[in-house]
Amino acid sequence: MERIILHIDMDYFFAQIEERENPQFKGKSIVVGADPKEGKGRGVVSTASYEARKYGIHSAMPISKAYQLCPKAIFLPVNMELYQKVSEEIMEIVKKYLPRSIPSESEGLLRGSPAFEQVSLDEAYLDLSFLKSYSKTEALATKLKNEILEKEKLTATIGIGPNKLIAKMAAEKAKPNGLLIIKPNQVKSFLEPLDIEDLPGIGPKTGEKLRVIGINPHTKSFGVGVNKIKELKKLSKEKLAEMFGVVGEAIYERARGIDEEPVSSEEIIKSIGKQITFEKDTRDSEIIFGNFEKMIKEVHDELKENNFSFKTITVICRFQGFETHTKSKTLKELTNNFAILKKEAKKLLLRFMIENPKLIRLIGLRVKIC
DNA sequence: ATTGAAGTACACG
DNA sequence: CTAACGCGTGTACTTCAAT
Repeated sequence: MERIILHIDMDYFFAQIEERENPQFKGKSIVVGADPKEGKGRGVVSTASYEARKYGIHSAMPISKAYQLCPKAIFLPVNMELYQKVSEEIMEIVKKYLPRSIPSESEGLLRGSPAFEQVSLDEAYLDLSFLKSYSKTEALATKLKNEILEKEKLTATIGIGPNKLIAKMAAEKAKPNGLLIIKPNQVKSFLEPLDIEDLPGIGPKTGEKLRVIGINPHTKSFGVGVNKIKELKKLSKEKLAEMFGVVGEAIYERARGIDEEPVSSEEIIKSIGKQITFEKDTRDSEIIFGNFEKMIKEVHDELKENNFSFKTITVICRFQGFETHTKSKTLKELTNNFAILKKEAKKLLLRFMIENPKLIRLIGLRVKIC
């Protein structure tokens, strides 16, 4: 029983919204993210318009580097409330493309039944297996793109394939303002020429480790290394499992386009937390504990809103030089008590301050929900 | 032998 | 001074102690 899965991904989402709200920015280099502060900013880029990308600027890049690459770009702060509202409107449009009655999640576990899954503010999957044909799916995708453009004045890219993995990778290849359909018999030729890091789950570290396979440490001669998915497929499941554990086994399957993950809106929150990076590395207890108390309050408020209890408290501390550590404490039993959270969290942070004299860059607090 | 706690590493949007 | 690197969340691994 073959499925047909659609992945929709809004193009350069935050920056595109800013363009829409400020038409005079259209065609200019826009960088949405932290304040660059004349090159001294410590945040990162959230989204860059395609004009800005021509300078090498991209998401997650340190804002200081983005500023170096193009100081004349338009740097805008993140207006999350606005993006959230636009996201809600778009997701409402996307959901309309499912049949009127979606099987309720508990009974809708049937593989291939109509389903919607939002994965971030600007990405979602639809299980459209009920359409039974790729040509009908293509027509639906075109309509969906048009409706979003008409109603929201924003472009999106859609990928379609036999599973979530292929749908997502197709969208990635087709952006911006694209539509790419990969039918089951095209999966192999679609995947093989792609870089290993195009495969979701292979990040910089895993990619690097695969790349240096084949380097003989004795002769120092460089072997071929694994750069393309075609080459990755030559590694046995056992070899990948030895190198990367269970992740390696998943990589083996994915390199072959195999992915059985259901489209499902089931999403259970398992932890909530806050973290803050200081403007300058510091040992000032006023600054450190002032911010920490505020974070404790915020975390507790979020717990209360959702009626959550916690059992494990983790405090994160990043020191000058980016050296990051965590300390955690698991309580005897579940609680939602503010005083306990405050006392235990502060104890953990205090231990950091005692054990390590370095200047502090970041502090964080996270609680595991039960 | 298994489970739980603590800590680290890596990935993703 | 070839480093610059947020935030929120999830999964997996390793080590050690307790059951």
